[in-house]
Amino acid sequence: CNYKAPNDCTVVLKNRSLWQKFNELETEMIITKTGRRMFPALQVQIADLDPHAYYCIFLEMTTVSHCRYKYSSSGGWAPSGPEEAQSPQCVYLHPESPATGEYWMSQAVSFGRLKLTNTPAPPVGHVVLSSMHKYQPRIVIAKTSDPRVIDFVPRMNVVFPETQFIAVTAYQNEEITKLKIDNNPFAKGFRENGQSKCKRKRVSE
Amino acid sequence: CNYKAPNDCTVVLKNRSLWQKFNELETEMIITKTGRRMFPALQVQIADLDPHAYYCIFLEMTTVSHCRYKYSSSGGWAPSGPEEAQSPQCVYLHPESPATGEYWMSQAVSFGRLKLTNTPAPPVGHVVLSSMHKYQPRIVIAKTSDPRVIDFVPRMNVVFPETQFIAVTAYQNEEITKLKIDNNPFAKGFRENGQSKCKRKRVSE
DNA sequence: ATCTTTCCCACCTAGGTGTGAACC
DNA sequence: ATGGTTCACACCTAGGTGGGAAAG
Repeated sequence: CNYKAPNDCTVVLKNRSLWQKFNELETEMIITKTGRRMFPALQVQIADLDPHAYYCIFLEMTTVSHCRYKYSSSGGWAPSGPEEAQSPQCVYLHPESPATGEYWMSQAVSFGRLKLTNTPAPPVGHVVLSSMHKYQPRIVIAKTSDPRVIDFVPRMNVVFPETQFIAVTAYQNEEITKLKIDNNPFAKGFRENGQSKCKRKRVSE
Repeated sequence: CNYKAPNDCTVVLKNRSLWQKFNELETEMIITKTGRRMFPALQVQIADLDPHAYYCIFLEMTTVSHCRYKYSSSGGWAPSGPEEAQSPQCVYLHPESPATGEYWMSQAVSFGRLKLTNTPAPPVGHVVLSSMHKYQPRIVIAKTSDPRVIDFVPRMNVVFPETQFIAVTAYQNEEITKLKIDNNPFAKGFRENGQSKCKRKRVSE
C-alpha cells in the first residue's frame, strides 16, 4: 500500500464571521420530514492537495455531547437526559465527488445542497439527525476516486468548532430566528427594517 | 494497453416522440449570449456498461451539412452559402462525470443543464454554436475516470438523427414556436388553450 | 398543562420562456 | 429595404423561508 496520507492540506472556513455570530447565541438548525438546508451553509476553501490525485469529500455529523437538550427562555439551552440512538445516515458525500485536487482547489467547496431531516429513510443528499441534540459537522477529505472505499483510505478530518449546532423542529431562541431572517435571502419577507412592505398574515375563514 | 472498448453498451433516447414531432418540422434551437437551454433536452437511458468501471459521458455538437441555412416562410429551410468557421468549444462534459457504470445506468442521464451560446468565450457548461447552421448532437461514452484523456481512450459514439437542429437567434418557423410553447413548462404563459388567463402585453410610454 | 412536531401558507429568491421593439 | 441579433419585460416554474394554527 503506497497511499500518501492527505494530511498536509489546508482547509479554510468561508463566512466565518457569520458562523461566529450564530455560535455566540448557540446555533439552531431546523430539521423537517422533507429536509431543510443549513443556514449558514458550510463552505470551505481547500489548498495544498495533490492536483492530479482524486479525492472524495464528505461531511459527517457527529454528536458532541452525549445528551439531549432542553431550552428555557430564562436559562437558554441545558442538558436534559441521555442521548437518544443516532441514525447511521449522518454522512453526506459531496455531490461533485470524486474530483481531482486541482478541481476542489479551484473554487470554494460548498455544502449548500445538504438537507437535514428527521425522517428515518430519506433520499440521498439528506442527513438524519435527532431533534434537541447537538452536532458538530466534520469535513472529511479522502484520497480515492471510489466513494465506496472512503472508510479504508487515508483521510483528513477538519472540524470548525464554531459550526456546531442544535437540531430543532422549531426555533427556540428568538435571537437565532432574527439572525436567520436578517441574513438568509429566502427569509427576506420576514424582515422588519423597511425592506418588506407587507406583514405576514393568514387567511381566516 | 489493455483497455476494453465500451462498444457493447445500449443507449435509448427518452422523450423520443417529442423529438420526432419537432424533427418533422425541422427543429430550431435558440442561442443567446448568456446561454439558452435546449428544448427538448437530450435524455438517455444507458444499459450494459461495466458496473464497476468509471466512465465520462459528454455531448458533442457536430455540423452535419457544411453550409449556412436560410429560412423563407414559403419554402422553409434551404442551404444559403458556405459553412462558417466553427468554434472548438462544442463539447459538453456531463457534470456528473466521472462516475461508475452502475451509477450512469441507475437513472436517465440528462443533458438538461447544457446551454447553447454564440458568445466566443463562455463559462463552462456552455457550448458555442453558429446561428443558421445545422447540428447533430453526438453522445460519447468514454471508459476513463479522467476527463482530460477522453480523446485517447476507447469511446462509444451514439447519434440520434431525430435530435438534429438548426441554431437560431430567433425562431423562424412559427410551427416550431407553437410546439415549444405547448410543451415547455416555462413557456406556459404563452399558451392559448385557456390555461393562461392573461395575454402578453408590453408597457408603453 | 406543557413541550414538541407537523402542516399549510404568504412571501421571497432564482432563473427559464417567448415577445416585440430597437438595434445593427 | 432586408435579415439577423439583442434587450427589457411579463409571465411562468421550482423551490427555500419562518409564522402560526393544529395536532400529537
